[in-house]
Amino acid sequence: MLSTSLPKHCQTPCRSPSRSALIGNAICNIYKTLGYTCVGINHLGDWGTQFGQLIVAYKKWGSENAHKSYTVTDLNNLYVRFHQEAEKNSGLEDEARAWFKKLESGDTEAKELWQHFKEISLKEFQKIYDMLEIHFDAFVGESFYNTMVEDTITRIKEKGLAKVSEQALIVDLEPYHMPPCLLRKKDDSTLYATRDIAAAEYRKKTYDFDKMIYVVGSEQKLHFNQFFKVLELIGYDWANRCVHVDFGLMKFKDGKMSTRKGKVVLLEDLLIEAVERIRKIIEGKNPSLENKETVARDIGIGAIIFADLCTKRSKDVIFDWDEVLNFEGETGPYIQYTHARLCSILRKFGRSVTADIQFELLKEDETIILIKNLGQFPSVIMKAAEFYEPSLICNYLIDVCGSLNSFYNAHRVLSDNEELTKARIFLVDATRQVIKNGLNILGMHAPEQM
RNA sequence: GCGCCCGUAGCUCAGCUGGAUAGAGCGACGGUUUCCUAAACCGUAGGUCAAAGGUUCAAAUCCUUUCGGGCGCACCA
Repeated sequence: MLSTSLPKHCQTPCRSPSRSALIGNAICNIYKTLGYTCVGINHLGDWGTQFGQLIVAYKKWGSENAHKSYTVTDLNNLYVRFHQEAEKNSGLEDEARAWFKKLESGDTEAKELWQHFKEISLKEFQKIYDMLEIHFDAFVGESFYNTMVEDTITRIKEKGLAKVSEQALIVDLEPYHMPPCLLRKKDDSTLYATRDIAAAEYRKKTYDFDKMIYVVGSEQKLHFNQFFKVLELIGYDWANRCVHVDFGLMKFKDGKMSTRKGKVVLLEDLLIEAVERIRKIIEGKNPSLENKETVARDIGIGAIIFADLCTKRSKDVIFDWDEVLNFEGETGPYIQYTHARLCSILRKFGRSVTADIQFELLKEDETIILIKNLGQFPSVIMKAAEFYEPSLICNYLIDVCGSLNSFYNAHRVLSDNEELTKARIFLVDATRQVIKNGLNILGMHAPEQM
């Protein structure tokens, strides 16, 4: 089992690519919970014409700054400027393609610049992954497969699938009502489809996966359909075990986000803002709390993660600061708060929880609803796995917390009635466990106090 | 033009492998703290489930068409 996400390189980490990592991470955890071995691969977009574009931009407008001090923002600006200028001057695109061709054929200058740009953005990505605490088992970029592309193309040719059309090397997919899959441009350099095919072959050999899951935006649907079809045509019996788990776009009210146009929300800014607001709320509600810093981080970042995962992934998401930074109602903090309350009761109870209780004491409406809810946890996880849908876990946790809070409000857990207390504390502990496990699957912490 | 996704209360969404009066949250209004954290709970108001046909004992849910929005459709990823 293997899950991949695909952050485009040479760009500032913004909201949109983070969805891929967050969804991929959650799906990975869901399958692990069910007992599968899951390898999370970060498929870095570190190759391709975009680097040609960056090199052109750098040489034209970037060289006045010593490139040692370049930041991702600088790279981003160059990238944006390239696309602005390219609209007026189409010759720039040709220059970029030429530079990528040089890069692919091993040109020293191109390679040095590429290496440098790559390091800058990789560092930036790592910073975000550290904040989100997303772990990948491997960081393997497209460039890694560059050496294998030749063999892959040879294999495809041997199968008689490749042909030349308009000077490019393609696999004709006309019979399947799809545009052709491009393997080589007319200047002989490769495209991402070529590298994806090579990568798939490599992964099959290396991991022998049961299933390969690509967590990538829905705008690439056609690409995956094409490339999976090519795998099938080559004759790989595992072609139908590759799935594209797509998700909707991240947009602003007035249009889509675009790295090329510089219209993005920086994830780092958002995370910092969320943590800052939580810190203030803690100061107001629970100033004597220990580990304030850690808790603020767990909740602030958790709020962003939850907000990203809680709607069905196929929907486009309209980004709205006020909405993401609202911490009441159906939000991450609400779940974590519920969890903290339960921990608080258990602390106050002070003894170990035992299962030798009188179950017939758990009989009020609110109690029964909660118990029934808890019982659904395993089937919810299975359904989430079946549909590659972390939002099911989010909705479920909202449900459980709603039931718990109604129960909490209507019935006192700790009382003089020893047997009733034991029974209810057992239920409290079970609920606590379900919430904690659920949050962990989503990639969130469950602080015991907040 | 072709393909895929979306269209459910003012807003954000759940429900959609068919089943009883369509559910939450936010926002609005009104309540609840001598009591385990009020980041909570309870109540009120608010919906011809985009529209029209069809299948069915039964449709928000399945099929067809239309409308509206998004995305994609050969040398970007």
